[in-house]
Amino acid sequence: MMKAEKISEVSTNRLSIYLRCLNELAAEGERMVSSGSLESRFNLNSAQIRKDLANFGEFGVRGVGYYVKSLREHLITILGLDKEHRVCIIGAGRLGTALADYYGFKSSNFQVFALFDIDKTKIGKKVGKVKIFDIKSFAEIVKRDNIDVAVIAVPGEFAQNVLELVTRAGIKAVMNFAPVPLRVLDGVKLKTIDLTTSLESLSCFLAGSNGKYLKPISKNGRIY
Amino acid sequence: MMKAEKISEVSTNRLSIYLRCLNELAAEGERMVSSGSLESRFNLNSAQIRKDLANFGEFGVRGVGYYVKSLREHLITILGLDKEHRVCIIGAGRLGTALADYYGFKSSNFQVFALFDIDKTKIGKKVGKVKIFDIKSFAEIVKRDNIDVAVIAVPGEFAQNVLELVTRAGIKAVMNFAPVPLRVLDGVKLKTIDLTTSLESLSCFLAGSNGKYLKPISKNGRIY
DNA sequence: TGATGTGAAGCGGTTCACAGCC
DNA sequence: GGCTGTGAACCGCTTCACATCA
Repeated sequence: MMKAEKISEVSTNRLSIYLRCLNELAAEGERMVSSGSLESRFNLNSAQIRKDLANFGEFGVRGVGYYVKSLREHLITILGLDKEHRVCIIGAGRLGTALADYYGFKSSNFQVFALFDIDKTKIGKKVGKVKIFDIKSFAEIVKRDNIDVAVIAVPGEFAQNVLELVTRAGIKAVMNFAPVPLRVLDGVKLKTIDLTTSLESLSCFLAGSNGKYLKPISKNGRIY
Repeated sequence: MMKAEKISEVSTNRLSIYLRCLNELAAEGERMVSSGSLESRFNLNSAQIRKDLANFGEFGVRGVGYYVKSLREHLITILGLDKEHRVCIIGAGRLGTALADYYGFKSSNFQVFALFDIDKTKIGKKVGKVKIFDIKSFAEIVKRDNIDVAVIAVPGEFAQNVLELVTRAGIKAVMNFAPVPLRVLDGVKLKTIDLTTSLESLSCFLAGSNGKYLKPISKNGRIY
């Protein structure tokens, strides 16, 4: 029997968190864990844990809890972490090279295979072990190296065009650091990380506009 | 008259987006704009725009729209972008130095004043114009330079301790790149950006576990 | 007995639709 | 007439509470 369901992104994001907790527990040699103990130890919500996991099957044993090893393996499969992913970064500026450096050394199943830029003076150089290619050869390199994840690290005004280039090359998973809203085709997953908005949200908090706010209303309802 | 209200973070985050749009319109010399035209041009939701703005006052003119210049100034004030912010980054590893470099050159009201690390071989060196200090002198430097924003870019296992150090130094706005959930005191704003979870959400999508998912149920409800 | 899995209630944010005002 | 500002309806996620089962 199969039940079709739409699982929310917040829920799958939490699976990442759960996996980290399980990694810790596994490292400590724990065999079993209950949603309640995860709640108290890692400051999570037990009902939410059970609901999130139940989206993907019945992984637990009633009256007992979850087997750490088995649940960990399930999460790895669900998150696709049992497969290698090959990443390219478009934009070899400050952020792009930083990310190449950062991800490049992470011992994980994501590996950066290529950087791309339009600037002739950068093309051919290397950042760590990663070579910078001409954006013109994008489709070719993506195909050659079987790249399946793209990171957009170009200025906002070029981001939409880059996204279309990426999509045309057949890449289905894109992480975007350009601070602009992008339109994406169905079947392509776009995750935008907006460092500017994040900083501004801190600034907003410091300015006192966030959280509890006193809305000023003059007699006629207009603000001056 | 004053009305006390709690404004959600998603709403204030959207103000950043609106400000960007207004900057574009201002650069083009537009004097007025309506929520409807913002919707069609920037792919936003007009009702949401009106609600978000109405949280902070009546900035519009019925039957007409919003004055670009005036609304832009209001948003800048609300977001606290009329004030300079001084940033420090704790952790002079790959990510920390990358961010120092990235934010350091951004022409904005955020300026990176100091990097901190525990590693003696890094202390004293410079990343661009930003010097790396001993974490032991954290409170002192923060006070000396009037730093009001901290960025945590240390490995997960140290993040909570660093957060407490930051809080004790009186900093009220913290951006965290360590992939761990942190406990924070009331009155301190913590924004966590989890690059690992973001990548894993892409991986999850590629694995087909995201979006519409077929929940497998065997006869007895157990998954094998 | 005790922890999972899950309908139901609760809650917050989004969208609708229209009153109010220029 | 037209667009803002806003109560009301709507929707989806979270939390609760308990039936279920090892």
